[in-house]
Amino acid sequence: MERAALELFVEQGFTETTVPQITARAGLTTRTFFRHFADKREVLFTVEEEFPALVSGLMADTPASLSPMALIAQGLEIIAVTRFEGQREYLRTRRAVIQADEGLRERELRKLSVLSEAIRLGFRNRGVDELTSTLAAQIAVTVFNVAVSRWLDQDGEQPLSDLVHDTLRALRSVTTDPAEQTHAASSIPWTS
Amino acid sequence: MERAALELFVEQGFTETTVPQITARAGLTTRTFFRHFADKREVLFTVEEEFPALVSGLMADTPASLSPMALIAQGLEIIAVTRFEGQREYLRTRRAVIQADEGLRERELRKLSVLSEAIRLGFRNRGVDELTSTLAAQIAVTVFNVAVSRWLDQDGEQPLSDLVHDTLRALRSVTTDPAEQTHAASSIPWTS
DNA sequence: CGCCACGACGACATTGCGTGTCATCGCTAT
DNA sequence: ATAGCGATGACACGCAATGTCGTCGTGGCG
Repeated sequence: MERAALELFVEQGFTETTVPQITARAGLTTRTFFRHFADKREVLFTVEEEFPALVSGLMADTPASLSPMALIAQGLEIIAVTRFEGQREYLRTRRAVIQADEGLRERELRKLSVLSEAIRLGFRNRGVDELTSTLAAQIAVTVFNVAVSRWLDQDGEQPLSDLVHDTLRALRSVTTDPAEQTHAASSIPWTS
Repeated sequence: MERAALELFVEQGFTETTVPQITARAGLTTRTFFRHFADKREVLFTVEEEFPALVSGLMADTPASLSPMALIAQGLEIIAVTRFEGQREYLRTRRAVIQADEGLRERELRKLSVLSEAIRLGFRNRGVDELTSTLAAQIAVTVFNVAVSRWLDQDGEQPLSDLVHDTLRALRSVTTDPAEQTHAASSIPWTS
């Protein structure tokens, strides 16, 4: 059913595709569709559903000595290799469909928000304070999202894990403001 | 009309409130509602509509010598003082309504995404590279959002601008991982 | 003064999403 | 064999959202 839906979305767009059309192609009825998915958008996000639980498990099984940033770097690396690498083409078409519709972009943001919340709780369970947990969780999601976006944009030469670490480096570079450093690199490091 | 809608949402919830109910209280018809708002959710987000343009203007009128983080600190400070300070009670009830409904939270995330995109373009127009612009924009929105959340939670003693700067400090503290610093503070600085 | 162009609103019809309810089918355990 | 149970089909329905047309000011211009 997810397959039938994605096909139709690619062929004629999300809004132009009606739920009866999807169920007809899948050989089911309209009512059955809404027994499996809360609404029409959810049919594209069944994969993401396992991520929060996966992340929770990962964070619980990691030595408590790791600092938040080190944990993020390691966790994103694992997710990248085990769940994304090799799915590039599928993820590209899926992203194209989502980016083409406002409602789907909205739903994707919600999924990221849920994931961020799971990460935040993961940090809290490790004894990290509330503020740090919230910020670290948001950062993790942001960095991973930017890295995946860059990964899907380019022609597949750089592996996702490289881009994750590169994005993390860029983030550190942005937050460590040279105006507050003793050895500022240059006066215009922000141009290009 | 925004007023009638907010009242009804507080009284009986968002989902339980129907558009005809809103228009009836406002003395208009259902069709007129959708001439002013794209959908039922939008009635709560007319305020946010001006933010992207405001931010664009602010970023264009700022000396080019400022680094991204310095610009963010200054910009958030201005927004906090001119658009939020003094609106605390209204923002609290509005947040309560939004947090109570999945669809409204979703829409709020979209508004933040649009704002982030405007900030990203603001950085790009200042000559900042793509990656830095994207990360800085997301960081700005995240930090401000966390700060506002903290501001609405507490009893109004700390001004929002203080919380913004405090949240920025916390962010720098998270991203500058002690594991990569020469003078690590302690082995367990993440607990509490 | 009269006319008209234009924007805002009302009234009506229509489509599609999402839900409630009940009947039916197939599978499994005892 | 049958009783139970989960998944599905078959309606019916409320509401969101859009298209279309008619109406009512309001304000400019001859």
